[in-house]
Amino acid sequence: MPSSGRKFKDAIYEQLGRIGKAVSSPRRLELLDLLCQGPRTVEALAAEAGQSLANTSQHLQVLRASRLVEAEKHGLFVTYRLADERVCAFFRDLRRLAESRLHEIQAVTRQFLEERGEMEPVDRDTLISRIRSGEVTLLDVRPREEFEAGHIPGAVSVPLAELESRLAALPRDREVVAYCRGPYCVLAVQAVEVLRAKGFRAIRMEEGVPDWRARGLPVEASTKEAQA
Amino acid sequence: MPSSGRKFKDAIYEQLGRIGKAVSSPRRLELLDLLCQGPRTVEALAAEAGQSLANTSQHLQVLRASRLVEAEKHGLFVTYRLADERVCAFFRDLRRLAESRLHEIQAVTRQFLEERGEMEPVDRDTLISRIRSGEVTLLDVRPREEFEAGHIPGAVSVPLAELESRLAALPRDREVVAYCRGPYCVLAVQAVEVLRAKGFRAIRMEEGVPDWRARGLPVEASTKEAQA
DNA sequence: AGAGTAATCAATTAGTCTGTTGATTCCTTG
DNA sequence: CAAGGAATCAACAGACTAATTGATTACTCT
Repeated sequence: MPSSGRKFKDAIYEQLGRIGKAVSSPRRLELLDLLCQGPRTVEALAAEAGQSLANTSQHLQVLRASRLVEAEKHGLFVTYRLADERVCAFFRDLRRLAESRLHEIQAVTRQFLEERGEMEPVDRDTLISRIRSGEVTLLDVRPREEFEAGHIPGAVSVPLAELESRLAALPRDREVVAYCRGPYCVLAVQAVEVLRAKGFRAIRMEEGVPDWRARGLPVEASTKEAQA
Repeated sequence: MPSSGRKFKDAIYEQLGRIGKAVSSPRRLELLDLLCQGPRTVEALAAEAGQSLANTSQHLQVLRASRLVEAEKHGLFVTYRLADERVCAFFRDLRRLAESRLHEIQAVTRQFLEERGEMEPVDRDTLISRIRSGEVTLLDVRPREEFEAGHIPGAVSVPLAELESRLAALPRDREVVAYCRGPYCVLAVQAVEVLRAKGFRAIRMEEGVPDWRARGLPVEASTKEAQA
């Protein structure tokens, strides 16, 4: 009787460990973070993460074996997506736990932002209400695909690569707020650098779409297919 | 500029990976689960988990390196505890994600319970309100230490080992509800088996103290020292 | 001081994980 | 049906991990 309990427990903790293993590799965490933005092909994920195709494919298979993501083949391409929105929620739980327990994260982030003069103290709630009231120009600087999979209502899609060429279309009399994937995505930081250099009043919002959604705020999608 | 972003991201995901690594081992998950019940010495944890002292000590050090737990030396004994109640919350998040994504967990659990005729459908909310109104006898069958670190108000501490010898003190005209550490702890299941064999009307509550607390319900501690 | 005990350390073994490379499969398109 | 590209597979080297064993440290108590 005590040993049959042991067998049961071993089986249970082994299962819990499957989830833990999935999120024990930095590469896989990066892939999961990307997938929180919406479905992507293996190729696109590999490019974003700066990894080889084969390696990315293997990591994605590990994630699939732990049932955190699902794959679907469309013609030549395989599209991976989160199996469930709870996976994204879990990723955020993990991220927040790491933020609260590992001061290294704050240290690394602070240093990164200081290096590019981005030490804004910005009150988040105020910023969010200004965005919702439409009194600022809101830029979504992620790749268009991700914008289409889900974005903040009122945002304009200006992928970072296109930013310089589209500056003329932006009103100069309003503050510009740029956002991207979330607090550890560098796109918005880079966008703000460009904008300020060109004379715009620009700030970055840390929150990405998953954070926005987690606050219970509305999210818009452009295509029928999108939204896991 | 793209590569400096890469360095930053690598550093961040490596940190997130520290949390993931900590929860990637079944043994460590079991230790974390135990620590959610309250602080324990290395020896006690090793005994509960059925592992060698040295191995347990090493796993605890891994958990400490990831800042999920803290250790404090008192005389000959080292007491480990969760570094933060958020760690327990995170463990529950992980457990719930595993439950929702890995049907193996339900399969294993169902089989285990069926083997001991424990296929009660019990409506949880009703059960909880009956417990709160005091119309059932509530037994906490965990080791006394854990009861003292925090228990459900109104519960009586009857560690499983003492159950047989204390049956006489239990009222026979009321239903008995037994609880232990949580849904994957076997103590309450075993207690119910004993109670039923002796003619009591007994059922098991899946929720443990952490689940109870997570519902926002009150928890009582017996000693000053307890409660991480 | 010396015995005794909780915990850790050190060293070892077997096993697992990561990332690379090159071959292979599967599908589309001309 | 052949060419070409997306993704996976297979095999490998190097690094890391888990559990065991025996030695060592750190503390208490007599």
